[in-house]
Amino acid sequence: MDRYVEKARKVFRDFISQKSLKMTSEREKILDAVFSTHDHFDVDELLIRLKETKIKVSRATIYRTLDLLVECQIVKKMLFNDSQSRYEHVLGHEHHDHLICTECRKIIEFYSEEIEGLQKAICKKYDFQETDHSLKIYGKCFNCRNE
Amino acid sequence: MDRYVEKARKVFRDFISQKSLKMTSEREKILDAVFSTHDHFDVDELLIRLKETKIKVSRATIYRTLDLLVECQIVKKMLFNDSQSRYEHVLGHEHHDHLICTECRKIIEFYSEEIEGLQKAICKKYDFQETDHSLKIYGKCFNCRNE
DNA sequence: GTCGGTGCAAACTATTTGCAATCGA
DNA sequence: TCGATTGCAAATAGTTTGCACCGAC
Repeated sequence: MDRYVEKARKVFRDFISQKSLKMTSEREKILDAVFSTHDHFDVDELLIRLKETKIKVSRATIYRTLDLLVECQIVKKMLFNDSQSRYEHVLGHEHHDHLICTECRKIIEFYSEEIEGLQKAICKKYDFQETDHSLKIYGKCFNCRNE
Repeated sequence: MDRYVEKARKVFRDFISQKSLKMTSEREKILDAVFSTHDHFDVDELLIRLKETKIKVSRATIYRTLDLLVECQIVKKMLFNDSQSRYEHVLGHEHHDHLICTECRKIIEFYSEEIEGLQKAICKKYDFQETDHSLKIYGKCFNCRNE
């Protein structure tokens, strides 16, 4: 797993230098925090995670850095049915879709080769050039339906 | 197609009276406007549509009424990858998924029995009780990829 | 007449932006 | 050095809410 942080750091550094931007300690700390768990997170959660390690980064910098991480495809931004954006890191975390429990907010990841294939067929049919997709199934998870 | 507005009106009236709410002219006008096209719309577009017919309804009332229409399942609320909510009416408009062109913002609807079936299988596998799902494919539509 | 509904303006939430001070290449 | 970055606070965008007045049942 740790190798993914390493890989992400490299991708990010290359991206930064290629764009003549600068690698700052804030950006490094945010990248580390993003990789510190495998979970989906929102900006508040990331801030809390950083505060726990006594690292101070402003909210604005987090937004700005996440945009960069999304741009170089280390992080994926996603919207569920609530108002704020959620993110997840991509490296070591291949494409997958989500089951979202509307009771406990738990998110279960799944992947289906067959669904992916059918989606490709749909795109072909409509002469549509896919760049990304998201499949979300909302409902009650195992625990919540048995309560 | 007009029969759907009729059906929607009935569903809405029943819902309203069952909950001891009141049917107001604002609510009727909003319902009509929602059914006046088959398209996806956001709150601003609905306001413009209403203004064109010289009907004045406040933005707040639109939000409040749309919530009711969503609650009685005449309208579906959906989020694409931008910040505001979009809506579509459901009656006469069976379940479908979306191809979204990120260039021209066009939305193409599609439906795949096979994908639906596979989704059901996924839910079974995870013992997940689905209430709703959304599949969105982002990319370039036919017109935009040929420019 | 009694609630519920409406419009308005203010409040709220998530996010973005302008700016002066600061920092990295 | 010099332009990029940061934090702060103010600005925005979309949506929600409190309240006085209005209207449906």
